[in-house]
Amino acid sequence: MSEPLSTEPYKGVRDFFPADWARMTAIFDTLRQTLATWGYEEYNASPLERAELYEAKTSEEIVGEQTYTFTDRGDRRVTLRPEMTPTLARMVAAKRRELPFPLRWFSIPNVFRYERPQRGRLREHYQLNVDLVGVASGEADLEAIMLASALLEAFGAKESDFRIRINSRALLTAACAAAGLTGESTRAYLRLLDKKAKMPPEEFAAAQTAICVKDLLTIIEDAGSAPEVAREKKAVLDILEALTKRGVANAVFDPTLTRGFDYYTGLVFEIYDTNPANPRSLFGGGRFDRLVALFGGDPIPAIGFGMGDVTLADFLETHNLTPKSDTGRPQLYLGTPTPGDIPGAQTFAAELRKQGGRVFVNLSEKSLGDQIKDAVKRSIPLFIAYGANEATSQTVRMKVLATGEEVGLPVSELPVHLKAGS
RNA sequence: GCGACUAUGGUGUAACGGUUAACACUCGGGUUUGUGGUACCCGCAAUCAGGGUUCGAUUCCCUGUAGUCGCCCCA
Repeated sequence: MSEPLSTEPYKGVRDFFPADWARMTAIFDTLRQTLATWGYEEYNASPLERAELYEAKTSEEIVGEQTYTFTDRGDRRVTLRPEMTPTLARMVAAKRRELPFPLRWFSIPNVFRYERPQRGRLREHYQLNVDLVGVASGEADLEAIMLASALLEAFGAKESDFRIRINSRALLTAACAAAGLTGESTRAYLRLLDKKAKMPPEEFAAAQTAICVKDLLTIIEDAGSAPEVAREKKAVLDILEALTKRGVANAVFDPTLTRGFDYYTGLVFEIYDTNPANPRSLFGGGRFDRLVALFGGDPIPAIGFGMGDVTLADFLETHNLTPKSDTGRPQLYLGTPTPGDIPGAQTFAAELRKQGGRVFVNLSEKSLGDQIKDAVKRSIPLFIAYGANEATSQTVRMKVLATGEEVGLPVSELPVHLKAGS
């Protein structure tokens, strides 16, 4: 005999048993409802994409080492999407002449990265993507940040639970140019900057000197000597000021924030958990004004952000904000005194379902006592035995399992009780 | 890609270089064939794989595999 098959899911991915999936959908539903009130529409696409979609702009490391890429039977190079933004850009570009801009779109795709799984990081996760396409002004930047904030607040998070850091890729690029950096060293410098907070100051200083003689942060600080830098810095500070005016008090300017993707062009932002127990980046996004133009035509400006389900769930957990989930469980267990009563019970159940009842019909040959145990185990709140007596008399005894209380009532009144959800 | 730690029934734990690997939960059956939750009884079920040390290894050592946690990177 061969080895039995493993029941473990594939490395780094999860099974969602009904209770797990109920928790996920409860979170998704909160997101969907909030996004709907902001006028955002949901879209979707296949997880399979042409490999070249990611080769232009995502980031070298992700494309080279962290994608699931294979060749299909028709010799096409295929990638399991590692992120949604290129797909969005592709879809927008495909229908650019007919779509009503600005677009306010969102999606909750599963995305894949071939990485070493560890805390808060898996090989497949669900990631809310929210995008506002077709508006270049700071007004769109403001909406994106305020919406990001509103999503967390929809779960009951307070402003003090998280902090928003903002920066500008355009500002960083201008500063690099002012420092005389070339394309390659610009990239190296940005990577270093991203790590600054994690390294000792001396180490950062040493690494910095290796790339560049001037200190970029000083250039940004002074700004006066380079008009380009001054202009971009003012743009970021204007956004910050506008946020404050609109009542967002937890945003700060952070010139070391860079974000990983190469396609960002302007504003970038990141939301941080302020809980000392979990002080990490929750999610973020930025402006990608040149991505749609990769598919031809004029550039279409866009800003968006992505929020992973694992980090969001952790955040909600640590702040005790996980939403209550409706598991879709049946409300009523229809027991059958004898197996011969099952067809009649099914017919009766069909009637109740037409009126909206969520009904579970026993199919086992267990005794009624065992059927009640079964109902308790399944967390079904109501129990009715439906056999020959009930069919004839058209009255039932409804048992409330939590209290043991029993009510006799004509079957015509039953749907009222089910609607009440008692 | 690098490093550390861990590996015992379905789950969570226990134990010992030496008879039958223990306990709890879960699961199945029963006391209880038209009405549950308590209680009691019975039952199913495990030392990750391979090699080494040893009279003897689940225990000690090595390798592999898997998992967890860090680094890298990122969500």
